[in-house]
Amino acid sequence: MTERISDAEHAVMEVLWKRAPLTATEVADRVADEKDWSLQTVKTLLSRLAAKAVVGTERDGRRFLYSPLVERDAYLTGVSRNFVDRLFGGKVMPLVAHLAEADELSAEDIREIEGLLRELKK
Amino acid sequence: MTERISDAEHAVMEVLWKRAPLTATEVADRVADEKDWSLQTVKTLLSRLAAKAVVGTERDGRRFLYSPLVERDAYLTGVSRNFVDRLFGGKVMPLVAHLAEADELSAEDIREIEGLLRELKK
DNA sequence: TCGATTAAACTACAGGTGTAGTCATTGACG
DNA sequence: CGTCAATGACTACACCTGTAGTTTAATCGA
Repeated sequence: MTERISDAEHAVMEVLWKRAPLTATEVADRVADEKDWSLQTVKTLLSRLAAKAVVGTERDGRRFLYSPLVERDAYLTGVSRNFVDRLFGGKVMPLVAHLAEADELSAEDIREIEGLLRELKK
Repeated sequence: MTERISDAEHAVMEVLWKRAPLTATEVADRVADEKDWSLQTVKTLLSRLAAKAVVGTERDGRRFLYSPLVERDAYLTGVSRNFVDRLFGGKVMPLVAHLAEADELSAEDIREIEGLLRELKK
């Protein structure tokens, strides 16, 4: 059971998944591209993630270096599974069908997915 | 912008999407198949949904009849979009690829999705 | 008519979340 | 050596969520 990661925390994780370890300030700088948060906010989020053992801390003199302890892949698998289960009864087809009907799939998307599926069948 | 629907509220919505209008008690009965909630809990959820104008109420003597005001399809499109945006940069391909790699796709899923995509190309 | 039932409305309350402010420590710089 | 800037720790606080309990008003059956 991977720990629950909130939306705000997720934004922080994305930064750490791209590059780690980082100090709190570095994380805040990078998060700033996306979200308009104060340094304190980012630090709070890092603390909460550390408390949940989703990120690890390593002392570096007077400050900490933060690194993810959960892999992005594992996390995505968890939430995707949960999402598909809750909203589409665990079946991926209805999800894809839905996105398709809602015109969320471009012709290129379709080609790409077909290619992927062809690969999978081998 | 469709109003935010929480997990618990969503369970109530699923009942109403299947059949409506229903009284609070009827909704509670049907929800009971899935969740072990008291009648009061279901009523609270219905009130919150009504406050958000996600369900509509119609007086029927001393009680209310509840019906969804948001269509299931529209709702699913919204959350799916949001989900794919937040976690997969808006691209469906990585999502499908992810599920595939995580072995969440059966051979049958793959066949079904291929069929669907063939349809879409027409 | 009067108590029992039923339904809605209102109230509750702990835990999570978004978003910080403040405090205390410590290392760096002049 | 003393002051300031950086940093982590602690505190704050309102709103959302899950999960009800309590109150009140209407109704129905005896």
